Amino acid sequence: MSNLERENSPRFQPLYQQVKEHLIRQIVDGRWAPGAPLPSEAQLGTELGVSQGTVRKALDEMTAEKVVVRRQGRGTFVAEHSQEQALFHFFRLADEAGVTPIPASEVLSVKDINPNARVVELLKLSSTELVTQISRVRSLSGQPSVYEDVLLSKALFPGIEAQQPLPNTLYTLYQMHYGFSVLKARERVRAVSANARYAEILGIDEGAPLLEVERLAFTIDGNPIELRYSYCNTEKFAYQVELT
Amino acid sequence: MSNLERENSPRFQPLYQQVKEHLIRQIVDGRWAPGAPLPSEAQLGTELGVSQGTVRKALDEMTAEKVVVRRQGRGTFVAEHSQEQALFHFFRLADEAGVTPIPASEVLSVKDINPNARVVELLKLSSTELVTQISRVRSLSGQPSVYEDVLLSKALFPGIEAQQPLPNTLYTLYQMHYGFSVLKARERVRAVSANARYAEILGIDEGAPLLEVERLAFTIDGNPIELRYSYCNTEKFAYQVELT
DNA sequence: AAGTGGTCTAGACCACGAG
DNA sequence: TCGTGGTCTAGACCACTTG
Repeated sequence: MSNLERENSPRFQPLYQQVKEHLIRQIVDGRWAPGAPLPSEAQLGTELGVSQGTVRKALDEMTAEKVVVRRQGRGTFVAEHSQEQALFHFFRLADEAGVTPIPASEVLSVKDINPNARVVELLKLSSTELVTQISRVRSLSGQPSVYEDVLLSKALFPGIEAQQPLPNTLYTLYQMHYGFSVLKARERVRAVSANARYAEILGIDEGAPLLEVERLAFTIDGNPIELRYSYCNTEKFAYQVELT
Repeated sequence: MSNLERENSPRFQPLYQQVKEHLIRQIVDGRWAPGAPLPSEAQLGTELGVSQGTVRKALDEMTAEKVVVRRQGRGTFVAEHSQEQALFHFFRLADEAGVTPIPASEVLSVKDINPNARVVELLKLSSTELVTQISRVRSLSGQPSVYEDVLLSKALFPGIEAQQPLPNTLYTLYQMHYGFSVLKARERVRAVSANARYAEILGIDEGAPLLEVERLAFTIDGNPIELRYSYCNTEKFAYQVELT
């Protein structure tokens, strides 16, 4: 008999999905830290009163969603942001050959601001909350190519302005210091004209076309956690995406 | 005993992957047309000499890759491009609320051209082949918003210029008349300035920023089949993508 | 009622990694 | 050698669709 709720009349949810949600909740609640191994399939099956195959199906879905990583012969581990993973996954700029360069980052400023209506809406803030804005410029192949404003709820990321130096990939910082794992994001891309400030920072003409990327990033449990605006010079690099 | 090749010394490939490739080959070869039902899991298992569970695992992966569609109680069907599917999947423009409008299309010209080096490279053409270029303008909410050049190998799409009127979603035409199912695409997005022609067609100022989308579309068996350049006015709509 | 895919189980063996 | 995940099987029952 299962230890999980087992509805019989209207069967609300398959067992393996209950197992999956149960495991995700425990990861969110910190039972296992990022990088830590979960118990084996057999142990989890015993613990939850379901068969190993059911645990496997839950873990397979969690693998597809990048919540965990499985390695044959070693075990199942809570997903961890390595620099490379975070970059390769969310940094979409690539050269003609499809190769993503390693960006260098220089922080221009970190300050608290009053968010505008769209920021409040997207980050689901209360309208009186302060927002921390990190402005930086990222260089590709030594050339300043991206101006970026990162917007975070000050309440969720207290003291982030004191984190110096800020790492190139902020998502590893979010995970290590604030316990937030970014697994999903929604990006909205448009073409805009460079204003005087962006033009100067990126070394291009005012009015030159720039790619604006608005990224809303979500944690494992589906809450928006970061809003980011990137302004990219796409003369040498393009925003590349696979549609499947 | 399996009817499939069953290597034992070095086991080159799991059985279910062999089943998957076998089924995909048969779909490509036309054993079942788009929309047609495959045999049931049990029948396929018997036919191939593997268990139903192994067939299921193969079909599950094929479902994830959108090669087939499964419907409980009805059966497993070869994936079909409906207008809505093709649009929703590959047409990425969406308004502020994330809603994709239905584009209207007006064909400007269909003509044969000599491809440039990049077209030859991406479509893997021989350098002497002719390419058919379909130019059209697509309107969103009644406003001309996208200028588009579609490039196809004339050898693979004979007589496409005679297909009048061309449907809004070309992929349904490719599937129905030429037997090519587009399942994957790679897009490269950059910001450019509108030239005089695009500016006039889209009703914007020359030099205004436009989103250039270069799309290389692939068939079920991984061959590039279509190259497409779209120039989008992103004042009211943005190119939207989910990163997972 | 019959047939389909969806879920769940139990058990076997294989391939990999670490001690 | 042992423990892990990966593959494969066989069989049971559930849920949905159609006749």
